[in-house]
This record gives sequence, C-alpha cells and structure tokens, in this order.
Amino acid sequence: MISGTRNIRTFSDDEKLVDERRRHIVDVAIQVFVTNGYEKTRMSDIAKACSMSKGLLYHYVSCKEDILYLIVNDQMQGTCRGFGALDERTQDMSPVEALVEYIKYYYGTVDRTQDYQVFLNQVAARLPREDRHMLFDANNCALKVLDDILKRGVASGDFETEDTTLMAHNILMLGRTWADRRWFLGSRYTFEQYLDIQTKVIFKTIGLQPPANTTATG
Amino acid sequence: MISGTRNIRTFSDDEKLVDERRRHIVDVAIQVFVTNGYEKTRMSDIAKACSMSKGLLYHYVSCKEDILYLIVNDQMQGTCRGFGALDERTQDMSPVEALVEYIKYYYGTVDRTQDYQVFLNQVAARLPREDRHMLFDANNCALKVLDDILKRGVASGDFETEDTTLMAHNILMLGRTWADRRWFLGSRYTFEQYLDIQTKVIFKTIGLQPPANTTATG
Amino acid sequence: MISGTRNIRTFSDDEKLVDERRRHIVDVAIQVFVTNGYEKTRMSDIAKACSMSKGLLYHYVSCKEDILYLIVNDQMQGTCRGFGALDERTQDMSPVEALVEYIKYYYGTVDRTQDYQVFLNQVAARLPREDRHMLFDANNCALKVLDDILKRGVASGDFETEDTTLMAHNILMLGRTWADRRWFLGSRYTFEQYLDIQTKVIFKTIGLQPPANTTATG
Amino acid sequence: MISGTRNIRTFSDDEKLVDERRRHIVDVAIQVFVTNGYEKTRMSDIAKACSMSKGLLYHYVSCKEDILYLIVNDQMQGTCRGFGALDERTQDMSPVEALVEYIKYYYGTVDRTQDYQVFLNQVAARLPREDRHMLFDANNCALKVLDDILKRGVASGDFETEDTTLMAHNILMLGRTWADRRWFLGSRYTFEQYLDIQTKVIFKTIGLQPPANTTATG
DNA sequence: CATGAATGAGGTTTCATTCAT
DNA sequence: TATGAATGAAACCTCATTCAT
Repeated sequence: MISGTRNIRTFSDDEKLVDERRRHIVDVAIQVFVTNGYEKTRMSDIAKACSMSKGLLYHYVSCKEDILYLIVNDQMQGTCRGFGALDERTQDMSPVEALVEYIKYYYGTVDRTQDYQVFLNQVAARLPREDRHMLFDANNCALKVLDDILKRGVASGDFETEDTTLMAHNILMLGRTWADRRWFLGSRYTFEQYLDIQTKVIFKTIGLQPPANTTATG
Repeated sequence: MISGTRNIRTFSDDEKLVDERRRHIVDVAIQVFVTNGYEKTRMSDIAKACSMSKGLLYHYVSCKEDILYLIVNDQMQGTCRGFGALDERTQDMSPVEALVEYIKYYYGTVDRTQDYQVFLNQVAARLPREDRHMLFDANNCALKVLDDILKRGVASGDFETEDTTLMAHNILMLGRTWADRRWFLGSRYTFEQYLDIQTKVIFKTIGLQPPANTTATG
Repeated sequence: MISGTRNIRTFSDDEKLVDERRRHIVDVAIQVFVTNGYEKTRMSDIAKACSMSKGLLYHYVSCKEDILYLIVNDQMQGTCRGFGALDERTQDMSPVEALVEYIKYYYGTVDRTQDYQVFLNQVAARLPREDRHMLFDANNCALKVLDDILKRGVASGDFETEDTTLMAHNILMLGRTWADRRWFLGSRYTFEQYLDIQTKVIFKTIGLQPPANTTATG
Repeated sequence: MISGTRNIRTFSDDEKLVDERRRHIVDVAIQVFVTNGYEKTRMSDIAKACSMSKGLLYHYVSCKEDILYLIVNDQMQGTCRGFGALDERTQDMSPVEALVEYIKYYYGTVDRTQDYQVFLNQVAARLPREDRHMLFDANNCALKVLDDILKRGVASGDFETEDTTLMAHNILMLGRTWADRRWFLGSRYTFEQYLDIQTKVIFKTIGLQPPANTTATG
C-alpha cells in the first residue's frame, strides 16, 4: 500500500507483514524526524521508537533514505487520493459550494498534517532528484482540482479572476502557511478563525460576497 | 558588523580583520550550503571554498553552527535594515503608493535572495532554540512596516480589510512563495509578470482598482 | 559418514537423516563458497541454496565454521579412501605401471575437484588450528602411496631419483597446479594434453623412456 | 611509487607524504593480514599496527579493499621490476648459467616473500575482477624471462624439452611450492637444500648434468 | 521437524574539531 | 597568522545465531 514506484529491498517475503511494518515505521519515523530533524535522527532512534531492533528495521528498509522515501511517497499518495475523492465530491456542487468545500478540505488537511508539511520543507532538497517528481505530482494533484473549480466558476460568471492557475496556487499557499507559520499564526487565530477569515479574503479576491456560513459545524 | 547578540569565539584581536573574514565566510558558506545542504556540507568544503585552511576557518568561528548563526543573523540584520529604510521612504507616500513600493521592494528582495529563502526552510528547525528569535524579529520587522501602511490605508479609506495583520502576512507569504515554488512559478512567469499579477490580486483583495503602472519598466 | 573426529551439535536423533542432510549441505555449500568466497557467503545464502530455512540448517550444524569443517573433512576422507583403494590396486603392478596409474588417478581427481582445490587455498588459513591436521593427513595419504611406488621403482632399478619423497611431492604439486593455474593452463592445454605432457616430463625426470601410451584414449 | 593504475582517494595533497604513508601501511598491513587473515583483520587493527588512528588511515586509503589493492599492486610491480633486472643480467650469460641464476633468484624471492605468497592464495579470489590482471601480468613477467632462457638453451642444444612454456611454468610452480607447503617442506629441508635438490631435478628434467656448484655462496 | 522474525555485537566509514608546527 | 595532519566519537549497516510458533 505504501509501495510506490521505487522498489525497496526486504528480507521478508511476507508481503502483508512488510506492508504492515512499513506502515508502522512510516508513522513512527515521521514523528521522530519532525521532532529531531532528519539528520539528527539515528536509525537506532527510529528502531527504538518502533520498538524494534536496528536489525529488524533493516529487514524492511535498506537505508535511512528509504524511510524518507516511504514517508514522502505515502503522504503524496494520500494527498492524491484525497484530492481525487474531493474532485468527485465537488463535481455536482455549484462552483461556490465547491470552492468552500475545497478550502475547508485542504486547510483542514494542512492543519492535521502540520508536522509533515514543516518536515517536507526541511528535506525536500535532500530527496534524490529522481524522487522529487513526487512533490510535483502531489502539487499538481491539488492544483488541478482547484483550478477546475475556479474555471467552472469563471465560466458560470460566479468568479472574477484573470489567471485561475495563479489564483489556485495562491489559495493553496495561504493554506500551507497555516503550517509554515504556526509560530506566528497559531498564537493569533484558532484554526476555525483562520479558515473563516481566509475564506472571506479569498471570496473578496475573486469578487464574491463573503459566504453566509463557511464552517459546516459552525 | 555581522556580530549580533551571540558572541562567537575568535583567536584574533584584530576586530576589523575578524569582521572582514566572517563576511567572506558567510558569503561563501551560504552558497555551499544552498548547493549541498547544510548537513552534507563539511567544514573542509567551506574552508576550501573560502580558500582557507580548516584551521584558519576555526579562528573566526568556533563550530559549524556558528556559521549557520552568522548567515541567518546577517540576513536578518539586512532585512531589518532594509525594511527600516523602506519604512522611512514610504512615510511621505500615500498608502497606495507606499503599498506598491513595499510590494516591489519585498518581492524584489525575495527574488534576489531565493537561495537563502529556500535554505532557511531547510535549516530553520535546526537553529538552536535561543537563536530562533532572529526569524521572529525579521518577520516582525517586515510585517510591522506593511501593517502600518495597511492601517494608514484603512484609516484613509483607501483600503478595505478587516484584519490588516493577516492581510500583511498574506502579502508577505505570496512574496515568499516566489522563492519556495520557483520550480512551479518560474516556468510560468517572469519575475516582472509575477510581481504585476500579484500586485493586481492584492489590490483587488483590499478593494482597490488595479494600479495603472506598477513595474518601473511598465 | 561425514562425521569425522569433531562432534557437531545436532537437534535431531535420527542419525541417518542427519547424515543425509549434512551430505546435502556439504555438496551445496561448497558450490556457494566457491562462487562467492567463504566470508562473503551468508548462512542465509547456504540455507536458500539448500532449500532449507536458516533454522533447519542450524539443526544440522552449529555454526558456519562447522560447514567448513564438514567440507574439508569430507574431501579429506574421500581423498584418503581414494588413495587407499589406489594403493591396493597398484600393489600388483610394476612400478612403472603403478606410477602411470597414480598420475592418471591423481591428476584426474584434481581436474574433477578443481573448485574445491582453489577453495581450499582460500580457507586453509581460516581453519582452526586443531582442524589443520586434516590437510596434513590427506597430504600424507597421497604422498605415502606415491612414495612407496617410487621407492619400489628405485629398488627395482626402474627409477632414478635421489629423494623419492621430494619427487613424490613434486609430482603432486604439478598435479595441483592444474587447478591452481587453470586460468593459465586451461587456455593452452586440454586436461588430456596436460596429463600426457606432464607424464612425459616426470618420466624423463626419473630417467625413464616416455610411456608408449599413457591416456586411455591414446 | 606504489600508485599503479587505480586512483585511490586521499585527503592530503602532499604526494610525497601520501606515498610514504602508503608504503608504511602496505608494509604493516601485509603482516597483519598474513597473521590474522584478510577478513578477520579490522581496519582498527591495521591502524593500530601502523600507530595511526583509524581516521588517519582513511586519509590515505578510502576503504579496506584499497589496502589489498596497494599490497598486490606493490608486490606485482616489485616482481616485474625484479624480473626485468634479471632479464638484463642474464642476457650475456650462457643458457645454463642463466637458468641457474634464474632459479636462484626466483626461489630466493619466494623464500623471502613466503607470507605474501600464502596471503595471495587466500585473497586472489577476493580481488575485484578488474584488478585480477595484476596477477596475470606478474605471472607473465616471470614466465617470459624464463621461457626466453629455456628457448635459448634449446636453440643452443643445451636443453632438451618439448614445451618450454610448460617447463618454465613447472619450474615456477616448484618454486612457489616452497611457500605453499612450507609446513611440509620446511621441516625436511633448509632453503639451500631445497634450492639445490630442485635445481638438480630441473637439470635432469631438461637433460643436463647436475651443476657443479649451484649456490654461489656454497 | 520446520520456519523466518528478531536480536545486537561488531565492522566500516565519516567528519567536526584540535593542535603541533 | 596560517596550516593540515591527526583524533576518536558516533553514525550506518551486516549477518551469525537464537527462539517462539
């Protein structure tokens, strides 16, 4: 399930076990990496956090970089799956509803994966060049869905914007910011407030009246 | 001149020489760090790039982290100085003029220091906690000036925005994005185009007509 | 049957099964060792090549060195048995016939066990001191039989040589050489040619006319 | 001077020092390898034997295999140089004198480098394929000189042998044997005796009267 | 009897930092 | 002031061996 394109050496033939263990390793390692930083984290730290011996860890992964790959790949697949579902879900909505749904979904995701977002900033440059495409792919996944919504809105006359792609990009970036600058934003707004205000700002930017009720739960 | 709050061990008494050498180290090291990453860069790499021996490098710096500190500190001081000057320069302008000037200045700075911006993402988490304040300070420096401009604009009725601080923050973030996402934006826009479009977007967001002529070259 | 002096731990009481399995392990392991080298071969490689689990392998052998011991011991016993039979077979022959028979037999053995011979060079120094005697024993086995033949030949006036033991040793060494230097000799002679020429050389060395017909196929 | 074809990573630019240190490492490491075996020897063992820290050892050598390469390369170059000189020295001699000189030289070399010869047997199979040529080269070096001598002797009617190359090879192998089987030969002969007897045997093999006086020093 | 997941000691290699010259 | 040889702690990774199932 985490297994993407790259093939990672294993000493076990039990595919189910390997997936399970890698799932565990990914879940644990990301926490350790986020806390200590990628470079400062030793393989033994990860092993300990996984309640495994170093040796066993190396049964499922052939080197430290593999873990990085697994983490990024896992997140990227999750991202794409999430936006795929969102895309379908918003097909029947009006552009405005779809936009609101999108923002709510994406900003929520950022909020839930703050640690990962920050971590990604640190390690993106470390990823071997042949693996960078994952970042592009995930970005495009997210962008495409929003771009479509904006295009529909422009076509229907709901939205005013010259460049839907840049607008989509901007909306994404302001979401990402919630993670990048939590040390600044976190002390000023709750997530709900941030979502609310930014939604209003975005609405205004594309020439819409602010939504009556953005957050579903109120 | 680069020496901020932190005191860094030196074996030299000639303060002028120390500053000169540190200036050189900072300028060179940032390039090396940006190219290879902080962790992958060895002290000997830096020494070689500086045309110094390792021993001499350690005359001006007591450890690798010192170099990181010097780099960030240098940039942060530059930032604050720049925004200080900008602040004075915009005092006599109308809010609209000041805003345009601000955006032009900040986005230009981001463009010129792209590498540093990206590098900072990687190493921010590595900075010892007692040095993180530099990031806050630089951020506040930049934010304060813009916030003032926005507040003046709101007061004068030129701008419409509920939360000037968030708006200022957004404007900054969209500038930073030019560096963070150059792999996406760089292939779609020249810097001038990006500046132009984002200025328009910002204007719309705060209820202004787009400026007649934002970029100097038109 | 393979079990020599040393007692090797087993988890099985079924002696016949143990012998059978060890026979298999020895036959397979020597191939793997010869291909990869003793040190580079992992126990899991051997287990896999034997179509066993590592655990089962350890039922018949207590450590890696045991396998080495079993291999050398097996070969050494085979050698001694072979030369024992040869000894009996040549008792009734004339010294000249016996010598020819000996050379044919020994050189043929070397040819058939080339890999083992080369392998032995690599690992002889690795054998624990208390197991080295196997090499001496096998050497003496082979030497004794030949020495006897030469002595008979000298006594009968057929052979001329001052030092039968050294002569015997030389004859053995030139046989071993077929394995040691196959990268040189193999491209110049077939085994039959090599056997033929060396037999002639040996004959001349001990003052005999070359044999009319040494190899069976002529 | 030890530097052959392969380029080995260094952290020092002082070529003279590097050569000197590598010379030392080679001289020491071969002793350690011979005593403990290549695989059982740890880099720290070599470092200690060289009175260096592990780290310094790695300044002159990039991995354990490099040391093996240096040793083999060094010996092989020494071999070729030695046989080159021998070749020149024997040009003006009669074939018989040249042969005696050759045997004395080669067998003496084997005697002096016993440890290395045995070591080479152990590690030949470990050498990366691209480095094996060194063994061929050294072998050919030695063989060529002897082959020439034998050919001259055959041409002059001094020697009788059908196949000079095989004869040369045999002579070499019986020399090598002094090292390979010192555990057998060493207890029966002194080196001088061995040299003496084998010279006689070789003489007889090529149809010569035994030399009046083989060992120069008597 | 049979399996292969699990262990952890131990080996190789790296590199920030020191210090004699 | 300037050098770079030297150090050694610490990281990564391997694999013989064990043992619960």
